[in-house]
Amino acid sequence: MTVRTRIAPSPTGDPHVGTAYQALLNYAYARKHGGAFVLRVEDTDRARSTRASEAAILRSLRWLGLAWDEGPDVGGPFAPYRQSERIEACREVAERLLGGGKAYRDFGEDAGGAYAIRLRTPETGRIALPDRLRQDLSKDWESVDDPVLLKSDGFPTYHLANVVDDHLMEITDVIRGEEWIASLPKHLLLYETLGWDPPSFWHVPLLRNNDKNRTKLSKRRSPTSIDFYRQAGFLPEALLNFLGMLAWTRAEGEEKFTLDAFVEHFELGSLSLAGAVFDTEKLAWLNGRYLREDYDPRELAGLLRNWRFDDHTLEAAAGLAQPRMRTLGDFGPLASLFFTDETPRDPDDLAGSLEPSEVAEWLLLAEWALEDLPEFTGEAVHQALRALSESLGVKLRKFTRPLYVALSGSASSTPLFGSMVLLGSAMTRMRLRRARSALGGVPRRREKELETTHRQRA
RNA sequence: GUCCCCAUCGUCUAGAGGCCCAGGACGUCGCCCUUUCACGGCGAAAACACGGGUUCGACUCCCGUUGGGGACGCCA
Repeated sequence: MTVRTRIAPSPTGDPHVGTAYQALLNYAYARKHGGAFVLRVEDTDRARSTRASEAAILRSLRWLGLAWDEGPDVGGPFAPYRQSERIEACREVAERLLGGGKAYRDFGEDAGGAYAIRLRTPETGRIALPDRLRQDLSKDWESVDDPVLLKSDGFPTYHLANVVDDHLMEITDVIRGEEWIASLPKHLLLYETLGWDPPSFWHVPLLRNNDKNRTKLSKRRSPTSIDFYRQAGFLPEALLNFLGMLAWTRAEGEEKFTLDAFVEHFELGSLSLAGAVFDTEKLAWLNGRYLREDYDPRELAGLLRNWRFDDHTLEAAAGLAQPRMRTLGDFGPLASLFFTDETPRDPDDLAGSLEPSEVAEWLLLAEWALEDLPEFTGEAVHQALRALSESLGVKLRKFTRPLYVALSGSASSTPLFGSMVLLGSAMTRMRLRRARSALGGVPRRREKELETTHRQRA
């Protein structure tokens, strides 16, 4: 049987490096075995999925050089490759299970009569969980609740969509994060009830934050957006190489390798099962090697032009700096924030005469406000930040001062909103986050409180 | 809390019972090169979580403890 693997990202946010990591493993496994690598968009969350996010994810993965053989953009024999366009199959399956008494309606607390469809799971017994990376996994049915198959909005959940689509697309190997181990019984039960052969499962360890506890990589704690790394000036081949390095190092000791070399030598079965910390220090070192070893100065200049020294960026930066320029030479210092990854963040500069802990909270709230923007435009940023300062009862001028410093390292710089837009959402939020941690951060407990009120407002 | 998973230097890893008083890489420190810095070269410090087994022999196998992570959503 031809090997078929897939990456099934959910288009609900920034392109995540964890997605890229799993895409790499799926890609490598398929290539190594002469099979096909499929990209399927798992847009089953109607409220959070966006086309913008989908486009960003596809663009990022392509930027990294992970070409898929079948997908929503390139088509293929198992089209469509967008879950929302194939919900009929899921609904049929759900109805069939309902009719056969394998599933039941759950009206929950909905008074309007809308219901979800849940799969009936056994009450007793224990199920063996086949995993190609681990030995003898199992779980008591008692600890597995009845999964929702079809939500009351008529959309399938991941559990259903995933199984149905993997079956219909003839996926042979599901290589996914180990966060799914707990859900494996539900998926296996579906395969069994439907009379389908389940694929092989490989649950790969999650990438971790470089924090004290090594929690799973999250945007709250680390830069996780592939866009961030691109904008910070990392090369796609370096990022991809780094991701590969987390899974495999060659015996000869050389850690710089191409995608092809990774495909050729990497053995999924020998993957280390401990979650690797995403260490940006090593990534930076590797990136430096690519810059030094693979490009002559002329090519490097081309890289720079592609990165930020293009006409559009230069013109936008010039426009922002212009009112503050007396000589052309003033441009360098004024616009340096657009052409650097690191900006100075001195806690005293950031807080000024204000309370550092309070400023840290402002930065956190600003970060969330910007994160929620559907469109990252000057006007949208302006409105969001003004609304936030009003809700805090702080004058906008006072509120934005620390933001300037967070962005540029200086209180006197180019206009804030325009600068944010030019820097882009991922980079802007990263700088706010770094400034926040320079200020001592926001205590976890307080962050939860703020999150609750933030959620209510949103 | 319940269930599940994991465990080699600070970090990424090599190690598939003797080759290991544990190898490489990042980071750190020192020296060299050098008009500075960086690069490069050389070197140093730095780990088998702990306790029991099994075995002639355990980093490697088994059990327990501890630690960490993940899942407990009509999110994926």
